[in-house]
Amino acid sequence: MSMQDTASSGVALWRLVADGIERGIADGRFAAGDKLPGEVEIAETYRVNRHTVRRALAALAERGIVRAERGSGTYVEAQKLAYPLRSRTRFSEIVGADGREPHGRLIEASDDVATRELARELGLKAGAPLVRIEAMRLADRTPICVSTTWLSAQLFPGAGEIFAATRSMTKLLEHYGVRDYRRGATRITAGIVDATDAARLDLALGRPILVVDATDHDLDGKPLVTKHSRFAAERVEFLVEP
Amino acid sequence: MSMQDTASSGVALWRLVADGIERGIADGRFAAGDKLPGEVEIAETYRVNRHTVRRALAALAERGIVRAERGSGTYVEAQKLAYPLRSRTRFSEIVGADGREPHGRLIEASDDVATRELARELGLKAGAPLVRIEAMRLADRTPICVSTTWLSAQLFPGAGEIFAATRSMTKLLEHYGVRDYRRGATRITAGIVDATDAARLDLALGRPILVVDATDHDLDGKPLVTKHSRFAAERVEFLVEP
DNA sequence: CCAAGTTGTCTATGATACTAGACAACTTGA
DNA sequence: TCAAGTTGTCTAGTATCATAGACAACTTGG
Repeated sequence: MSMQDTASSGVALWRLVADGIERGIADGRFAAGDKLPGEVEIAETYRVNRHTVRRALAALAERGIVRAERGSGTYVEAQKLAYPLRSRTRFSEIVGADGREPHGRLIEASDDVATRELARELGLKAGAPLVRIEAMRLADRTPICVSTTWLSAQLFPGAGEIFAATRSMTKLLEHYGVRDYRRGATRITAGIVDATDAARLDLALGRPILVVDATDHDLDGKPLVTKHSRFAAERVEFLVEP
Repeated sequence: MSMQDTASSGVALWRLVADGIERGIADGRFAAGDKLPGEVEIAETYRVNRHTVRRALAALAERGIVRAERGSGTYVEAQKLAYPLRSRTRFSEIVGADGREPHGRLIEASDDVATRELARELGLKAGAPLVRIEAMRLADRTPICVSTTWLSAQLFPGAGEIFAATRSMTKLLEHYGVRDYRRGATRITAGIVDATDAARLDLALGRPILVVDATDHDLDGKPLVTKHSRFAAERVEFLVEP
């Protein structure tokens, strides 16, 4: 590798090395507890100066993904949360199943107005009044995702306050008499985190995120809420079952 | 924004601006054909020098996402391929449905040996002989994904040559008498492209990719092939149906 | 204890990223 | 025609990135 490569990509070399190592961990090439190759060896495989490797490892260490031991080596620490995308998906259940403590946090609730797209998703007319809830979900103390959720302000008046009190979308819907609901069509793509979400998710700028758009329906198929969620890609892995 | 931010993230400022604009396009904030805000305005919103914005726009223009017109403005060009993740998924059908021409390309076929994980996926013993096929899929002339596919060398002897001739996994399986097959459990996450895949996908280093791991089964549930695919996130959007 | 291998720290140098300011070239609408 | 707004191009200065080399501090295994 050379500076030429990074000039055209806008990503620092050490960052590419860090991403490569991180992917090796995600792939299972390096398991939790394993010792990574030495700095000199990594430098050779990536054709990079050892200082550049050190910077990459320092970044990974700061994020708690590896741990360096002087004189001995650098060791792997972490792994991802398995997040099944079933028709009936509840964040708290998924996190609980991983042996961790789920948390919800309200960032902001505000009034909004339906764009054409939001109206279509929710079965409303463009311009209809909505409640917009910006929320965050954590496993133990680790931020997993931030979501923007929209609900009809007419069907769910005062939804913002209810969510603030319950910090759970399931309980919010229960409060309005919705016993059960199902996830509808879901769109998934990836992108790069923006500055606002980076701060919320405690992610470095430039990290990848999984972007999920979905609408939940009641058992009659009537749309209830539509969501735009951004997941820290380094902390989760979606499971789609056949 | 400041250099401080980029120092800790390892991503150039212009890259963050470019990613932000690209996300705006993906989100629909800027539709195809729309005029973007002026360079000065973008510079103000990102709190960045106008030259930095120009560099971001130049990068987007080079990738064919926007087009600058001197004296007038900068305009949006592109959009993503919708990729449904159904139980019965065929690349050629998806691309055809988008009005584009699907292509397959063999990068490399070689013999391999099952790791513990591969063996579990394929229902074989660790160390069993495998055929490993590295292939690429395109829509028109645009690379969409690269996949590494593993098959049992005993069940599918000479699979590499067959794929080279047919350039289709469906036809390869037909050749061995498999009439139909289904996608099994699928794992999706996001990451940053590595140098090899970047070259194959014609992506800049540091771009996000969607990483998909899946195993296909025959109608009796017997595993046939297991795949590790990397999609250019900027060119596709997965659709998961309930 | 010793040798080999590891991470940690220092100095130095050239290339690049970002900022700042100024002006040219062009388009659009009044 | 003219003014306002747009993209295109140039010059500079400062901070950061990446490389290179040397050595210290520490761990491990023989």
